[in-house]
Amino acid sequence: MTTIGDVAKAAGVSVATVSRALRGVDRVSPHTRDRVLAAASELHYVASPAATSLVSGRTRGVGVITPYFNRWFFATVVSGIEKVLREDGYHVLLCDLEGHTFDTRLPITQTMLWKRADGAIILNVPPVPSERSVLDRLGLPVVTVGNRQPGWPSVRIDDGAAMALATRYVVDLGHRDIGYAGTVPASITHLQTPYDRREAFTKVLSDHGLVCPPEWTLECDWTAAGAAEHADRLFAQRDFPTCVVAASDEMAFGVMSAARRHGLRVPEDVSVIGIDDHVHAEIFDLTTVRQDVEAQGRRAGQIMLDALRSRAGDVVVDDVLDVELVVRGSTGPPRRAGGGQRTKESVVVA
Amino acid sequence: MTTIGDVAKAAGVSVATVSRALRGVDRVSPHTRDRVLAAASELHYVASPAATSLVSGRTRGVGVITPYFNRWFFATVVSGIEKVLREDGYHVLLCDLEGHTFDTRLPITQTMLWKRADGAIILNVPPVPSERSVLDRLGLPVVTVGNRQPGWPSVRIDDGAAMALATRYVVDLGHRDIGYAGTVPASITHLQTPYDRREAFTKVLSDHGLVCPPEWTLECDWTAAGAAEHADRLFAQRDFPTCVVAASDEMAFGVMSAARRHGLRVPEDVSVIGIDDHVHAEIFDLTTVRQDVEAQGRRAGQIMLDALRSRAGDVVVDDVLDVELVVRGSTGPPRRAGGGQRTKESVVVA
DNA sequence: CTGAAAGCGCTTACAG
DNA sequence: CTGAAAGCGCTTACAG
Repeated sequence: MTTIGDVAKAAGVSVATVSRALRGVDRVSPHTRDRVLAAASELHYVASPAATSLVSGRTRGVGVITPYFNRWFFATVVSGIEKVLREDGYHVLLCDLEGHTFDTRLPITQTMLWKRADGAIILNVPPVPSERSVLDRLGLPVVTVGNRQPGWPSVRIDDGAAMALATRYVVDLGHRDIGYAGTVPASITHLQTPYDRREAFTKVLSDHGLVCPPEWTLECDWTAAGAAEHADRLFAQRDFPTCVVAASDEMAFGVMSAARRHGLRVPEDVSVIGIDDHVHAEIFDLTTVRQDVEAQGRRAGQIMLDALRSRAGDVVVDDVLDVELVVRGSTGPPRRAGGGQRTKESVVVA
Repeated sequence: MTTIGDVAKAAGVSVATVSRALRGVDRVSPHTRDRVLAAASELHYVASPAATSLVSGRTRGVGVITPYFNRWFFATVVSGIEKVLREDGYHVLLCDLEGHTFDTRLPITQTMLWKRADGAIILNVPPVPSERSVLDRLGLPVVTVGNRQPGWPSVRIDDGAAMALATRYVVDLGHRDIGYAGTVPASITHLQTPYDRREAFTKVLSDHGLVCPPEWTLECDWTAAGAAEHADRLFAQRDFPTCVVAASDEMAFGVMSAARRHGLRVPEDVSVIGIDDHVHAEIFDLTTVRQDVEAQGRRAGQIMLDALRSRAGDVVVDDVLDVELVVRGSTGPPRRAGGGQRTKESVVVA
């Protein structure tokens, strides 16, 4: 509980001088400074952030708002943000919006951020109008990751392009009967990515005169387990695709798992492709479209830092990171190139 | 930027009355209260946490100190903590100690927590003496997760018992040639779990007159990729075990992956068992010892909340959660029960 | 280079 | 039930 007054007393100077000496601003005589530093260190003095913040109006905290936090993508982004902020003495204030089900989330409130953070980084959740006005009223710099919002800088990949890359790859491999994992319930309004990826998938297919029927389209909660459950039903059907495109690697894991459970070999019987290059993608030999997730966090942190030092001016950057197709063992040409339904029996026997 | 003064003016009362009305303490006439509430809401007033904290001495924040954060176990614990704290209006201050390599971590400093948090929850890292004295000086309630420290309540599993359960299971299955994944470089002093699990493994083996030779012992960074890399070398040896016990599921994934890459079938050619019941364990059909990680976070959060309301008194609880063997498809009896080295050739041909 | 004093935005005895 | 005032621990003009 030592305060600046204790240090002043110990060093025999005024609190103003202690403040100056400790922060290294203004001129302070070397001799005085040394005395102050010694006293502060002796007393284990650390300035009260509340007092500093009250007088300076700055908190040295950045709110990180995330729809889920306990998922690889988000934890990785936060990790990147944290490392960059930390170097400049900023800390992250975690705001997890995860609700009780996949379809719901908590609202972004003024209380979360007000006078608590100097800026906010929003991961993947497009604010609804009322949230937008909360954020605007707060007057903090905002950076978004994973999607773009008018007036705010963003860091992301092009979800449509990433999905198009994956889909085109398997079409070029000769697949015509292609399933899709990763649609979400219509009630989901707090994520944009599922819609963008789905749209790009459908577009590439239709460009090739193809269509993915509803019974090959798996709606789930974007987890491996959720995808596995639905893929299980898919592979139980008499007709199923020669390839499944998953909108994320975790769902791709689920699809691969379900395939194996049905005695199908990957990629001989079914090809599977994902998006992300999840930490485990290489281990499980998954073909995917790689994005550098931690780099997105780092860049978002850097843009925030620049904004806090008002280096950025008024330029609203839209930092779109490259993605890259990573071909591994989970994809191959279809058994019978050119399409045609295969029955489950023929596969198992083959 | 509306302050309590603005609300007072709008409601025609003093700031003291606004404070009372808004916090619902003390008697305030219903009429006055309504006027204050209306004015506050109209003006979007939220009290400045810095000012509140300065005068009250409490921050309504809890520091969560974690060795890595972007790993399933830790992100899951934090998620559990966050959900419980949130319900009582507390937020989490994330303190990630991850250094540049697996062997190093950042120190816990006074600056991290001082006047910034009302308590600290420490995940899996045993503080060194200097950190212990920082923490003691801070005078905050501390709860540990994942290991036990004198004087602090803890939430954890019994690492030794969990590992013994896994090891005994595969020994009972008939395995005699057993490898181990999960030793760490001797330079690692900031984690206890690797040592406790290793010790229990060795103990069970020796109880059965068995020993795991150094060349079957995989030292790694406790990631799937790290384990895969070392397992790759293991399976390239002429003699390798009929079973690998991994100290975590993620390492088990790596081992399974390496086995498959060598044309070995799991469990026919090699059994693999882990500890955790990672989100993906079921998907990948991994036999494991289950621990409820999110529950550990929730309980730690609850103990912290109790301590902050000083409900807890002086009892230092040691909350040891049960673990449970979950048998799945990655384990089976050895090819030749009773041991005896198998050559790689014989396996591949078989 | 250094100190006295005002002020950041609240809460909490203390009066009334 | 309500208000005036002190005080939480700092920083920052303002003097000197």
